[in-house]
Amino acid sequence: MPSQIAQRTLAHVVQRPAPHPCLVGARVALRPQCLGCDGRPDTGQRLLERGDVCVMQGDPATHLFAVVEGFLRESTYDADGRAVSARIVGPGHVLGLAALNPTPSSYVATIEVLSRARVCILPADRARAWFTDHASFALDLAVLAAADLDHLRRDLALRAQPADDRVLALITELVRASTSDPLAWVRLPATREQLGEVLGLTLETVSRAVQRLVARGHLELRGRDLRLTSTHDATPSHPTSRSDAANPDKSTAT
Amino acid sequence: MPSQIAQRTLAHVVQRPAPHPCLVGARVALRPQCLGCDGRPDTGQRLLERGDVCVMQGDPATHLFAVVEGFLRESTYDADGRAVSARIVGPGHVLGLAALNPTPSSYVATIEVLSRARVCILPADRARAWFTDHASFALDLAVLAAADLDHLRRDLALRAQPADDRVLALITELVRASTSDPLAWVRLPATREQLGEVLGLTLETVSRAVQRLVARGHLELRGRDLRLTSTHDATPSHPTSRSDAANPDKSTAT
DNA sequence: CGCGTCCTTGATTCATTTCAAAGTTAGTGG
DNA sequence: CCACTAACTTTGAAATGAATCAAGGACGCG
Repeated sequence: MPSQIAQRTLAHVVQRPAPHPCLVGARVALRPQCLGCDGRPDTGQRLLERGDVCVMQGDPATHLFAVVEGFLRESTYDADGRAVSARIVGPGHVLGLAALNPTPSSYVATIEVLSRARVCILPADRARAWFTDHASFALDLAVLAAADLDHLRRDLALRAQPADDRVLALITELVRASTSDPLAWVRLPATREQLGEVLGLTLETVSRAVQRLVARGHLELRGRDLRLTSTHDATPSHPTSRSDAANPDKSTAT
Repeated sequence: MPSQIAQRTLAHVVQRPAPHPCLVGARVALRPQCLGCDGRPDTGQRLLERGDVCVMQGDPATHLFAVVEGFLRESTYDADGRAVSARIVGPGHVLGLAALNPTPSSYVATIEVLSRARVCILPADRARAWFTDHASFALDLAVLAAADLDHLRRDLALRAQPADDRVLALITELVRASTSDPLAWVRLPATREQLGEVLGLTLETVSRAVQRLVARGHLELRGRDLRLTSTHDATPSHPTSRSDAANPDKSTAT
């Protein structure tokens, strides 16, 4: 039964609370320490403050970043320095995968801290060595990347919808990722402008959309804090049924 | 020196001709046969015709698809059956990564054949077993997925630009992926409507954009064939320089 | 040669951007 | 504690790019 799109996440954050105390470790082990880490290892984690920049678009890619806590924004800028695409990532995410590439490459996005965050920073060569010795974790990482890919695709799909829907979807994600209670009052970790960059809208449009959502009763606003008023899923659905298929069989491949 | 965005590709197709005769095998070995395969293995490849559908959005994910030759379109549909996002993939691509997920999952996109294609179809469990025994290939796959991710991000970025630019960028990619001579006459493997789905535009807008490009001398049209008139890269560039960075050091991570 | 599919072109409508100007909020230092 | 400021948000009016609706025209298959 086809409803894989149901699960709404913040740029790939698993929202069902993982048993593992570290959301990264729950999904993939990036180094030996991960296997027994409780989310606060003795070594290797950095505490970052709002506004810190982890990497800049164009820097040579040398490190992986695993988000343990807090929110970062990964954005791409064009020649004029305008943000042309962005996503907000929360706990559980691994950024900077470009660094794994055996041929030297550069980061394609700038990573910036939105709200106080704890991040594991990990040299690419060490990660590569670790994965080479531990095949199943490398596979986990590939699966993780594939999930990111799907999510990004969903984001792309969202762009076909009107501004209001997109804003509501993003806010819902952010709220879910920051608190367990979906109806709690929260302060978003991003400004209207940053939300706009993620959604491909201008700050004014985001503001107007928020106002419309308030007017329609989807949202409550109190200063810079906000609250969702319902737990509706706004979840899209499926394909049109089509016929013929080149259906796979028990073959093998390259 | 920061210009990783320079390399324009068709949804992640490597355009520099790989030494390996199979563009998939050149990037990742998906099964033992890959190691010695010349692009036409004795077993496991399927020849698909235009219009064939490999998988439908929502089907349980059980197989991986590796594109050896030809073009496929991977698209997502919304509840009304409208295409909300799509990409065109050519030789070298591995689709259906969702199948690698150890917990049963479904495909999030429909994969359809655009032009006669040879595709290796590979059961997920077999792939998983193979990768578990061959760590470095799993890592290759993760790198591949990461590259896809970057490309998708670039596509997302493209959406911030006007229709004409996007159409030109896509056509340039398609031309490069289909012939070695960037100035040759080619027949695009997609209709205006399909291009529109990839770009998030309507068929009319694509048509008008093409006409404008012809008028401005970027393109020549002859019936349904077309030709680029220059090899300009239309390549975007970089960030605004910023200062402080949480610069990585020799730490480790989870 | 005729029909289905694909492409072009025009007129109109609409959502979003842009430009511009206030209005809020929260943090700072006197 | 208050004034002051910088950053952020709201709101308005006009401009704009793309979608939509609608009609013709070209290609290519059988």
